[in-house]
Amino acid sequence: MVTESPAVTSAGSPPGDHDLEPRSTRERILDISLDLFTSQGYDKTSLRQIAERLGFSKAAIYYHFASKEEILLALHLRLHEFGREALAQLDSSEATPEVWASLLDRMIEQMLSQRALFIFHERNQAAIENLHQERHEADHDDLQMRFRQALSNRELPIEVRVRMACAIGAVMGSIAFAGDVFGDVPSDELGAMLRGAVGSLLELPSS
Amino acid sequence: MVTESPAVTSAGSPPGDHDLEPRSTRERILDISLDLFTSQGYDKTSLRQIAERLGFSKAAIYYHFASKEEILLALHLRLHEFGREALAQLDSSEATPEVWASLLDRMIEQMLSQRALFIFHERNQAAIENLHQERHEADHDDLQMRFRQALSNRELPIEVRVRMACAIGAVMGSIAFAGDVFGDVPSDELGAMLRGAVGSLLELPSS
DNA sequence: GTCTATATAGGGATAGAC
DNA sequence: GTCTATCCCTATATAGAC
Repeated sequence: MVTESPAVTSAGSPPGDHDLEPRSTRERILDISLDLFTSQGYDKTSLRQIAERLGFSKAAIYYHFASKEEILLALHLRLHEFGREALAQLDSSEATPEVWASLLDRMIEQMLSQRALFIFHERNQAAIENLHQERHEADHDDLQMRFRQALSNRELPIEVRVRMACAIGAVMGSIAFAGDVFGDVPSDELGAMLRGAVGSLLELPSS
Repeated sequence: MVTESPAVTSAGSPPGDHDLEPRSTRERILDISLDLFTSQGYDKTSLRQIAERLGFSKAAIYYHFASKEEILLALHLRLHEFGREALAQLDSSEATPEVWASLLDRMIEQMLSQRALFIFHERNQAAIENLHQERHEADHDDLQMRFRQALSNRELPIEVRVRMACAIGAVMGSIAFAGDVFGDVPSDELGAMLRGAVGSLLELPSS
């Protein structure tokens, strides 16, 4: 699959310039794909299905995206935007529990405003990881990678690192694992509770 | 897909009786599949690949499993065994924070002794959920479903339910999300830390 | 930009020899 | 129990008309 793409347009810019129209077909494709990929999974979703919902035919999609994988990538990058500042924070300072807490603090807002995107991401981990193995932009750009990296930092005691892992797990779990269980809870309330939970996890008696 | 299977052998018992041999081909197929499904994802793994590793041909697998999905199911059921007692506990009593804590207490041991299985499960959520939608044994048997059900219980205050979700997220995240980051930490140590984290999350000041 | 038609391949599954 | 050979379907992707 994907034997060799000679000139990858990276973020998936189509041949022509449709950057002019604010929310055009390209965005619609992404929205529909997000929906289908989340409910059925990436692999079980065919381009035909996507085209069906769009109202036009399969081949039309290829005008906007070079391949099915490009759609997945574009969606992944959408999510990625939200991780940019978090990454910056991880770059500038060591990942102490304090930094971690403020990092999660920001993330909670973003996750809550983009639940669908996170759930999609969680449910399609396998597909997305395959993407990373094929391209190589992943290594230091990817959020998850960077988190793992931070958690691997031997300079921090293992107790602290595990707590940090728990904190991120608690946040992601409450959104992704729980699915729509808390769907009716207002975001700011849920956010406050999650911040509280993170606080409980990271306030170590030893510090 | 899977138009209608007239007589599903449920757990996937093969035509003949090979229950005699202790760890035969069937188990080897599962072991190899677990490995491949985890690293590449279910959909990207072909039966040919599995057969290759086994040392014999694709068609031979069909003697042991009626379909590729049966392999996935069998693997899912492996994991499921570990959730049985947890389910029993959820049945017998209301899911209070105390019950939840002791439930997670058990789960932590099991997850740590079966990390590979849990990681496989997490990375292939989409595929497994598709399985659930096709068959119908899922509804009240599935672990994840039951957890969500418990988290939906309106009789508990939302703060408590969110904390419970955080607790399970913390545990699963530290094992699945973190991947092999804590692979070198002895299970009993890691277990102790996770139990500590669960404790911090579930001990609410209000109680 | 969107369509139809078509090329192509890969993978799941079956039949039947050994 | 394992193998070979083969069927068949689906899905990606391309070519070219409109």
